[in-house]
Amino acid sequence: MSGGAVSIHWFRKGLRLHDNAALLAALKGAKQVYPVFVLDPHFAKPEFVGVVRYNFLLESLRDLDKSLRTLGSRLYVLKGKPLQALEEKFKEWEVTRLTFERDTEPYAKLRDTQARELAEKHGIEVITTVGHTLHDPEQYIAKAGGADKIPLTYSSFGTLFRRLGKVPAALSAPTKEDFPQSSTLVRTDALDDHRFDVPSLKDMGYEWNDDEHEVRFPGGETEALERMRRHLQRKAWIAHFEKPKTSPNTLEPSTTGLSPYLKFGCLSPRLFYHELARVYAEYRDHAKPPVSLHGQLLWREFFHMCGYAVKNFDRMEGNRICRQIDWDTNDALLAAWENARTGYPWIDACMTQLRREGWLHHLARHAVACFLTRGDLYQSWEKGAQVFDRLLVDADWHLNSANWMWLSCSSFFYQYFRVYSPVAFGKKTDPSGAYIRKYLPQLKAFPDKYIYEPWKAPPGVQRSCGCIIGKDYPEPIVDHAEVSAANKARIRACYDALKQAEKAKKTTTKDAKSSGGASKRSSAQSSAKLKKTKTASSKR
DNA sequence: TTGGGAGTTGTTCAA
DNA sequence: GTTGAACAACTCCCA
Repeated sequence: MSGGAVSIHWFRKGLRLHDNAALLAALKGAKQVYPVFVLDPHFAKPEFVGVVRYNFLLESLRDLDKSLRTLGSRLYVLKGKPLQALEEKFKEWEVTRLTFERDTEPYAKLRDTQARELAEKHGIEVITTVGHTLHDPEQYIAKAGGADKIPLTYSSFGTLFRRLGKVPAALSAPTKEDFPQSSTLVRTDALDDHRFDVPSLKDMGYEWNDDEHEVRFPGGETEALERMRRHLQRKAWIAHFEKPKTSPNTLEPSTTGLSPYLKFGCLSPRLFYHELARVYAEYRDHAKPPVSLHGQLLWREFFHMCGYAVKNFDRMEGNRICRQIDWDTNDALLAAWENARTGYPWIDACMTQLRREGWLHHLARHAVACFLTRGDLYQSWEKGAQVFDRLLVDADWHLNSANWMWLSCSSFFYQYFRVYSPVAFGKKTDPSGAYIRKYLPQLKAFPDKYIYEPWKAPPGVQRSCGCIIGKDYPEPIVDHAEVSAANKARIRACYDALKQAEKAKKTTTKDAKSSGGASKRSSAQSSAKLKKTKTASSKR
């Protein structure tokens, strides 16, 4: 038997050929390489991953397959539980090496640990690399001095980021020559085996309805690179981009729209980072973090680090950085929000865009998240995060949890008295309500004066617009002025209670300290007690 | 230990 | 149209 490895490169995120260290590791000295994607039934559920995102995934796989075929290879799509599917191929293909990019989501971490153990049991070499973030999340934690010492503000994260040094360069995509040449291949039959083709949405149990959904972001690395290059050509725009100055309700995205590609790894964050740096180098007055495009990548980095370091990051309970707030549970309110029936056109238009396109401008996400939680409906951020996680084409576990905690004043941000108005906020950038008219056509005929508050239109106006409020479009589900004031008071009470508890704990710690010294307890015992108290108090 | 400064992206109203 | 202050007062971080 001739030498050389038989590799599986396991794609999960990182659906790209450029800047793919794990793929390059699979190719190195290999006589045969199987680029594999496993369609895990864990994710293939419409109630868990919405059709827009699943479609994006399949398009990305198709693009990957196409690119690999130009290099004399292909993508092997397997179906089923990843461990089972892989083990089958380990044996059948006589695999000697498994490579993949590290993934820091809880489900992925467990899956990958098990996959590594399984591979090693079969005597297979396992190589993993880091490529989903600019730096390895482990490095941030190590540099900070432990998971419980990570910075929890953006500016202190910035210091940590700089301490890690330069962002590694993006690697080039492999060429045809990097792939095993056909003469060395052990087997070629699988190259044309249609069982490994990318399935259709229908094959995966999804229904696509053109009336309900729209592809705003075609999946794949090819599209990702094209989009990035297209934006980079507008150098002045790139250089002076400031996120808070972009509008949440333009009919075309006012931002780069690269988030879905970063989520699936169709675009390398390192490549984007260095490409931006090249443009910045030409402009002395370029924008800076946190508002610049570099700043956006740093936010992503910051939240990835937090999600990696903090246990139960996607929940309130057992999450040391999340404030415990007495959210209400009202399924009717939650459903009205989710289904765009709050009676506030700005909120409902946003939710319609989310359901239809799987995407919303960042500030629109703020508006609807604030509305669901501390602003109006006082429902738990976890519920909202679950809806976003299902519907967003760019849903990222770390960013989603972090942003929901932010908007609900559960962590990172605490100025609960700053509430987005479901009427005024959208008006600032779209006074005539073109955005609302697009997503809520039933309100199309309302004059500008009433488009954000149609319930204020006199009955005659409603009749002439062909839309009676309370019949053709809902009445406002809550009175914003009333509930937002009440909610502020509730959050304030929660904060106060937490402050009191904190105070009490501090006193206890003090007492423990002084009595510990007096009674000459063993140092190990007292330090254990102190540590425990510290952990408890940091839970807030 | 404590106080001051900073914090990507609020709203309303007056000048 | 833009700017600034008042609203009420949050936390984290660092010196």
